[in-house]
Amino acid sequence: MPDFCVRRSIRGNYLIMTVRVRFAPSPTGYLHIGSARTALFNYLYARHTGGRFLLRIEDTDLARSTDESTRSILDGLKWLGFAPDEEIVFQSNNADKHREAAKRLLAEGKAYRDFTPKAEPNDANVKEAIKERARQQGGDKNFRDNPYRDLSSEESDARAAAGEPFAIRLKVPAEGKTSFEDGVYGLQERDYSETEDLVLLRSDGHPLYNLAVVLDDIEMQITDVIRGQDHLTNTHKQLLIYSALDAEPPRFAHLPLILAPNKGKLSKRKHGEVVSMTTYRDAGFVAAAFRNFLALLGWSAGEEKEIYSLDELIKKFTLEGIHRSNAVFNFHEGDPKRWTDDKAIWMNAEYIRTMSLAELLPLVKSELKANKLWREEYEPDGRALMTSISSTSAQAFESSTEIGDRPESIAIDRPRYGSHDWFVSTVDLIRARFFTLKDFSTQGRAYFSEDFDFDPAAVAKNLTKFPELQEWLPELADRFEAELGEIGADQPVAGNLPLTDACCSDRFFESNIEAVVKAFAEEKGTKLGVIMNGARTLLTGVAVGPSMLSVFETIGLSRTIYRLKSRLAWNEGVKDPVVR
RNA sequence: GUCCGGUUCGUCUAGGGGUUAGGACACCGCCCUUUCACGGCGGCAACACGGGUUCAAAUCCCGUACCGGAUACCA
Repeated sequence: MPDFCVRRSIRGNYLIMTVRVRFAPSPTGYLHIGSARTALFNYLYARHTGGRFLLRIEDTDLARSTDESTRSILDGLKWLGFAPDEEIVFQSNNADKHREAAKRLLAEGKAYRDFTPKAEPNDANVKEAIKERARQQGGDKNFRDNPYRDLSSEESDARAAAGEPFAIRLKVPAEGKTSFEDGVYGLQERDYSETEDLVLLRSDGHPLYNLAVVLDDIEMQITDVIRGQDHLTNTHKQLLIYSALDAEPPRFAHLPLILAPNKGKLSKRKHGEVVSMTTYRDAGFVAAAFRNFLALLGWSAGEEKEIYSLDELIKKFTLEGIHRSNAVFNFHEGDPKRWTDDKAIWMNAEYIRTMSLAELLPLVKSELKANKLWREEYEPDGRALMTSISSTSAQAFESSTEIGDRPESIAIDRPRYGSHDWFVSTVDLIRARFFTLKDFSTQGRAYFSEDFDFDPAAVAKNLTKFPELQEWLPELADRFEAELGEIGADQPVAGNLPLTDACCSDRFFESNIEAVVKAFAEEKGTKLGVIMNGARTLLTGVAVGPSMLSVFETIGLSRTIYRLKSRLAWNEGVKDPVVR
């Protein structure tokens, strides 16, 4: 007995079925933003109702489906965190069952053989051709005038036996209408006269989409179909198939579409990478942030809150909160700084600066790893990058409970340079200004490597403009060494600076640094900012960043000295003169 | 063409008979400040149009316009 009969009797007895939804992409490209949101809403609905979230790959169109696309879709879903609760169903594996069902309907007289020769589609512009044909038919088309519709079964069988090719079409009743209560759009009705006798099986024996979907949804015991609004007319067709199959249809909910900035359709072909999920993953988006952004595109909990954890989304998600109007994905074509929706970028930054470090750290780690900036010492149980730590400070760090014993000028809770704790506090320090995870390896590169670039704009603004700094900054380095260097320790700054001696002073911390820099600026009769920003550029390569006092301390004394004395930035400024 | 759906700041949206039409992003200004952010304060900015119903319409009804979707031996 087919599944749908079982389901029907269960429903008839008012037994509560657990919700089963599916996300059913066709593998003809990467996972794009619209599909991703559909997956999200299905996932949220399943979790909200305590149901199951399934995945089905609709690969019945062999010509267009690719394994690469399937992989890309799976990657996207994995990144977003939507793992299916059951094994993935590949629709093409069920083709035999689909054919079987079509033949059954034929035998039952609910479908018929159509011997009309297959029209060769002018593949170039199928969509346009179909539209044009429909336009010409106008309002007075008659979907029931197929000459083969009422062919006697004897003749039909005979022609088939003779080897004449045929498609199998569903016999849609002449009078009546399909109707269903949509979870989002409410009551939907469509007169049969608007629905053609749809093809179930192609003349080459391939089952078609609508048949396959219905059969698979029945077999997978799907209770709720949540999909794009572009499927609204398919739903009416599918209802007809459910009815022919004598099966109970699931509930349906259609989602508004996501449009391009010109309010046109968002297409993979036209808009390319900006709509692909893997683009966002690769651009350093936090999956949770993008998920959050996606959730707000076409859905709202009816409150002013905008930042939702996954758990909160699950708790608050309802079909009632879904809109009926389409949303615009407002990216800015050709603007590298605003290449995607402003709000998505903002939300990602918001996540980066507010999410827990426990969640952020692994993301930063993989970003650094990918750029060869990661060091094992940053692991929680890794050793600090300091071999010659003084006994005083080592003790201070390890037993910070005895604060009273230590002289005031020694930083007692400063993490050892290059240690896990240093890594954590550095990430925490610099994340406030970052928009994507990429920033940790680009803008933030100087914190993790000696090999970083100088932003020409920063050099121009903070260095070239004040030629005196060429002398002053190395002088400041000497001052640091003299006044805040390790007393008695001999730590020469080598040209090829080993990271292991990058911090060799217990006195190189904010308040001490501030005193030195302030005195230095006063002595030179210049504004503090000139010194600070010049140093910022030399130390980090960029013009923006945290308070310089924190930067000095985080970079550490040795590297500060080294970088302040480096001619790299200055030389670059010379060899790259302003073009007239 | 026909069928279906939609229309609140530039964008995402709240509001569903009585609101100074609220929030967020973006943008602008001020404050904070060694830079840039963050943060704080403030500003700009919307009910597509026309008819009805009603004491009262962004909200309900009808029409128009515009936008979108569908229309296939694609999915």
